Amino acid sequence: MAGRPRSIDREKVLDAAEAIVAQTGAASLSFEAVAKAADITKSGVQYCFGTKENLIRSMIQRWGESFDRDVMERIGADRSARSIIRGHLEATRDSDEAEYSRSAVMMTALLQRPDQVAASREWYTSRLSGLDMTKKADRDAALAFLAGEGAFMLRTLGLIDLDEAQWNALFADMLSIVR
Amino acid sequence: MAGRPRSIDREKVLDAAEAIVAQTGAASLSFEAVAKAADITKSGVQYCFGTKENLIRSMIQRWGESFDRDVMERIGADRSARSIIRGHLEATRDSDEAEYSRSAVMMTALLQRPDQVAASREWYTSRLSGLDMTKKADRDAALAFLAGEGAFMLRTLGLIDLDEAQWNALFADMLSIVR
DNA sequence: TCCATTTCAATACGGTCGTATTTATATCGA
DNA sequence: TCGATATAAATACGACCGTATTGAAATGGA
Repeated sequence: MAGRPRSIDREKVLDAAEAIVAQTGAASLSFEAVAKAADITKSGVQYCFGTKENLIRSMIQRWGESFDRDVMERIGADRSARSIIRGHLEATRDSDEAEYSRSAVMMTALLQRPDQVAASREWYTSRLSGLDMTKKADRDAALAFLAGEGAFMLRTLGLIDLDEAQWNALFADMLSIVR
Repeated sequence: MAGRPRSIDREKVLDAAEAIVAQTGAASLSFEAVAKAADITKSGVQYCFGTKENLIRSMIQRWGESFDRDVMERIGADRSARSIIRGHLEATRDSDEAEYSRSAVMMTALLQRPDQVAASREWYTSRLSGLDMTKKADRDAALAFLAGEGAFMLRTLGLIDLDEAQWNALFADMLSIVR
């Protein structure tokens, strides 16, 4: 029993939601705002995602999977902790202006109940789980990872100003640590 | 012409606001919630701070000044960029559980319009402004600073799990870089 | 063709929020 | 004591939000 064919592209809706958060802040993320940005109706958004919590969950999930694919493509067969961190750093380094969706998504999640970030928590924790923090070499890798995250967050949030040369130089330093 | 004496403690109101953000998220920060937590009325909060934007601005300002005092106490007469970063790292390292107000305040600001962070922007930028990023030694200091910020943010946001031994070991590494 | 079904739009509703307005309370100078 | 004034509470208002409900449009099978 197939009914009316789908005319709303979920991906486009998620794009619109990300754009709203990135441009006007997570506070202004609403069904109505997303609908207007995606050029559909508020009810259409609700029909596609049900609740706002589910919309946010979808945003997180899509971005996490996307970033993971990027990381895995960069590293080869070597799936060690240090290798994954290296891929993570490279992916972060190359994230262009338009791809600030990551921080946008994080902000959105954190805006809601703090425990909403549980999904991303596993994602982040896994990055460090393979390291033995009692060993200096592994701590160095963790330090490089944390520096990359700090640089990324502070820059995407507009809290520090790094031009491209500084950005690349810093990530080159981080990558030389994990290699 | 002195009128009715003040009975509301602004500091207590700010404490309540921080606690709300830290515990239930920035989304639930409202005059009414703050009033209830501070055991006064919604109108009292409004009278003290005028607008919500001003309340948030007050939160940011108070925390920034508090953290700066902490940093300046830790470093002596040496006000070089590296010395300030060292003090910053130490202050971050010693920030106890109860003093998660920093991330709480940041989240609150970022929740509003993104340009709301302009005040904090200057604060962060000044941390790196004294460094010459073309010199490896200065980049190392910047890297340590960024690692500290990354560790702090990810931990306060509940995205990574570091026990006290790991936390202290990482900050010891960072501090050894800037010294 | 007609009905079941899926998809989405229209509309409505209860709740909360920030703020404006009005009222009450407490102090000091005259 | 009596305004004038500063402080805070009470109340009200308009806007927006998330969601529930209802209705319309488009498909396929009987």
